[in-house]
Amino acid sequence: MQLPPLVQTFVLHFGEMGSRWGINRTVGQIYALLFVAERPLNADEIVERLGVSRSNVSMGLKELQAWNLVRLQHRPGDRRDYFTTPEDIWQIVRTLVEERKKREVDPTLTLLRELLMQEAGTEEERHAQARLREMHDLFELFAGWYADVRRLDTERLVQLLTLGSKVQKVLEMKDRLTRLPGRIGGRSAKLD
Amino acid sequence: MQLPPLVQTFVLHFGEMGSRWGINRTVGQIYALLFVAERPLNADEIVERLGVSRSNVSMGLKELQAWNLVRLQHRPGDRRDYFTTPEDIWQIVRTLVEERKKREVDPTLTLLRELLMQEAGTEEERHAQARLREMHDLFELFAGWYADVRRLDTERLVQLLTLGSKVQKVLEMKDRLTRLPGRIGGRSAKLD
DNA sequence: TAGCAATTTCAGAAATGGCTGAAAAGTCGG
DNA sequence: CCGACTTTTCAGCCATTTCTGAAATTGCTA
Repeated sequence: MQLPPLVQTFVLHFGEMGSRWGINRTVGQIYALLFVAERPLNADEIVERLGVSRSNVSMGLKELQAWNLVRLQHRPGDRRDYFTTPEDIWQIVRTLVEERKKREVDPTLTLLRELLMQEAGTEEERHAQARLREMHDLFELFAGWYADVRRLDTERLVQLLTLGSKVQKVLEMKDRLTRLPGRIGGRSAKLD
Repeated sequence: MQLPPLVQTFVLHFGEMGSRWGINRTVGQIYALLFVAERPLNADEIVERLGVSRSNVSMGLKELQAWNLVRLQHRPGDRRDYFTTPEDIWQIVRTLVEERKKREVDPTLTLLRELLMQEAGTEEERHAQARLREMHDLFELFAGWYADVRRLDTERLVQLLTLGSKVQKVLEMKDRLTRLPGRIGGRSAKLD
């Protein structure tokens, strides 16, 4: 592995973290490398930096493309594919969450719904369904929240995250204010 | 595997989903089984329901205990350990998030901080650090949000999640209102 | 369409992770 | 402190995943 120590440490760590998720080590390393690279890299450059086989890199890049996590670029007069991660780290987060939801949450929700439709014969099954219902409702709640929040532009999203639980205070304030008679600031203070 | 079809389907699915995360299949299955069980189960009951070896169950339960995901109970006149998941599904969510943060986010933040302290020799390293800084700040933002939100009681948490996109409107309103001169409703309209 | 450059595929090797049975260790009542 | 019961440990086997080199494919240009 031919990398500045700082980059190498990061790449190795990211590879390990990748393993803890469903992602294999090489894929994690490729992504980490692209993330910190100052310019797009082609497959051979990745090979020499990571010291893995050409075919391994090819498969890794294919997987990252399937996840929409890398972008493909070309240079004039050069046939090779060059890869980058999005400049905007928030775009990366959005893609990551979106893809994980698609692959993990949605199928689970589908399954839970199917199981909840089934006729429960025994008491044991009836209890299991009650539990699955709890899980289903939980997932729906998160999915609904996510569907809403993903539409926020990044600035507002950051604003929201920075506020944290202080949002509660805003909500309390809203409760107080919307109970005021009349109008404020020329528009109705009600929330539609 | 000796289980009602409904339960079996869920257990198998959960086992597969477990694999996609760092969790091994058996551990996922044990957890799913305990989650839908109407009463605490001992190791041998898990063995006969899942059809895996006693030692495998023992290891799985140990791992779940390390994750604080199961609780241990005893019955009078019975030496065996009986296991359950918490009744309250929100407690499960909280534990899961807490443990994943501890194992994944915190070490990553530590590493990022270390790497950001280092002296960057080359231009390449300087650029890498700028990228790592972005990632660090992102993680810090999430960690801060989480530290804040985890303290909410479940009712308020659900309220927050249910609110969804309306949060944006509340924030817009806050923008307008906090720009108003003077006081409203007897308290400052500013947020602490 | 021949020839070259780049990428992908794939069968098998290598590595890793998971599972088991047998044995050890722990725990309790008598 | 014995004997029965329960849980844990672990060496080795098994299954799955990852990785590689070689061959096939794709796609471009002359």
